[in-house]
Amino acid sequence: MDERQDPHQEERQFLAGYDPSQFDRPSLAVDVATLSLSQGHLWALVVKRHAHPFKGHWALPGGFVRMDESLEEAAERVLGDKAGLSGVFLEQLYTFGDPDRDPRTRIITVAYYALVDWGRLEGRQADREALVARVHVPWKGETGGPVDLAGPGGALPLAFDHADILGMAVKRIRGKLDYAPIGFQLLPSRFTLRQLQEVHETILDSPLNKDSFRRRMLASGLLVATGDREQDVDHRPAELYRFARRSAI
Amino acid sequence: MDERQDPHQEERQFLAGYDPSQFDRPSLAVDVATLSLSQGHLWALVVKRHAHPFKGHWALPGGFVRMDESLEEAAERVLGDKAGLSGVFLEQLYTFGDPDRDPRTRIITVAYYALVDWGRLEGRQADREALVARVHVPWKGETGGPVDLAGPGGALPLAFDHADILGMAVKRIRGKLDYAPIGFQLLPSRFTLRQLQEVHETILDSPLNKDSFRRRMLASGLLVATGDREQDVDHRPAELYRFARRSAI
DNA sequence: AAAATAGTGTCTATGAGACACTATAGT
DNA sequence: ACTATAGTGTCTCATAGACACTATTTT
Repeated sequence: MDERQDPHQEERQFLAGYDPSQFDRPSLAVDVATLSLSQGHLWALVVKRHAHPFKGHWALPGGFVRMDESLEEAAERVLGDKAGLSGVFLEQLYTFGDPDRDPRTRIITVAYYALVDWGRLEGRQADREALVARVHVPWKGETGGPVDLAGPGGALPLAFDHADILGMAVKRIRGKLDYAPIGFQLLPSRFTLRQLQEVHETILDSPLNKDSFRRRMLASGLLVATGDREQDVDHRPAELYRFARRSAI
Repeated sequence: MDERQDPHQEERQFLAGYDPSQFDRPSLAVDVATLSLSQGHLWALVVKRHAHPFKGHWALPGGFVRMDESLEEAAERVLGDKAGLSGVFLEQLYTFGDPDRDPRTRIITVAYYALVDWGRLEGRQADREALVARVHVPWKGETGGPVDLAGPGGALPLAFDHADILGMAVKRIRGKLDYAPIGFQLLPSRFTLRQLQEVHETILDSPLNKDSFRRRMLASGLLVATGDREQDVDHRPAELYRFARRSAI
């Protein structure tokens, strides 16, 4: 609507003759930080690298972005191929692009984080290819920083800047916990209020007031009582709730 | 520490022979959504495109990422080259990577947002190359969506998915406003509490309680009274405050 | 003096934490 | 009956909003 009428013919010619290889370009990858929760601790899924660089180290599942897939599709594909997970909660985290973060060449990575119920990761600790390791977060509050991973035989050396990515993932879910339905993603479809509170306490790494937590959660409108109760516990069984799908909002 | 000792010789050979051009790769760009504030409205800085595609349309300042610069350095460079701005608050926003977001080829863009004092943009409205247009945000609350830009002669057609980028920038600063020192970036170095409240009200698009706002801001510890007062106003002059640099935290 | 905004003190409503109490399961 | 946890009712405390009031500038 401004300028003279666009000569579409000219634009078509330009597009047909466009050569994307005329510039040196960085490579683009995705990496996925998959977090889960068990025994009052956060766990992350890492896979063993079979190729250089960082051969033999542990890394987040990742891969190069293909020409015909979106970033989120790439993250889903990588999670399926390298970790056998599909249909999990997945959200973009941050894009890491320091020029020297990869010794091969310039590789920028769009990091995603995934949250999965512990039941879907169980057994992976024995697996020698995809390992679930406990995340130790050496900081409280907002200062941030990379995390340590505790493996079966001591600290795990992480490849690239993946410790930073994991640290930012933990920081992100801490920040979103009280205004986004994060905690539900780490539980099975039906859960008790006590379980949900333990999820929050583990993520925040601090104890929460039981009464206040119950009130907040029930008042949020995100929980639906199922009428059923938990089974096989050696005390009074608690009511099972499920997450009210956001369609109601 | 796991596996046999890494043969560094082998790794060096691998890195020397690595050919990044063996795969078809997307291109990588940065785009910067620069927001400012005046007369109770948000404004965004856009530049006119002289090349295809979207020739003649308005777009956010952007450019391809060079091999030797970080993403943030690329954003700073682009902002300096295309908009003549330097030293402004800049933060990564989101990475947009839909396969068809650019008609040329696959181009992923890492979007940044910048916040600048209105004083640094003044006069740009007359400029035919870099234009400062008013942002109309057609949504309240959290639903999000693209924005409209109001130019001197009506609505401005924005190139690519830049309306989505601007929409996400507005959503982001709304979300961060009450826990991050966002508002100060949109004001000159010394400002009154009333000015700061107007910044918050404009970003949130809703009126705020004066008393409560004063208390919150003064209790936050982020403000330092200068002892000076504003000049040339036709009523009682207010005290001028400055932003307490985060070094104190 | 009038007008306009800056800034203070106090009351009230709301929501979180603390605590006491009752309810219901297994042993 | 005893123990452990689920779940409820009530009090208190901290914080935001409402409102009344005083203070200080220009016209």
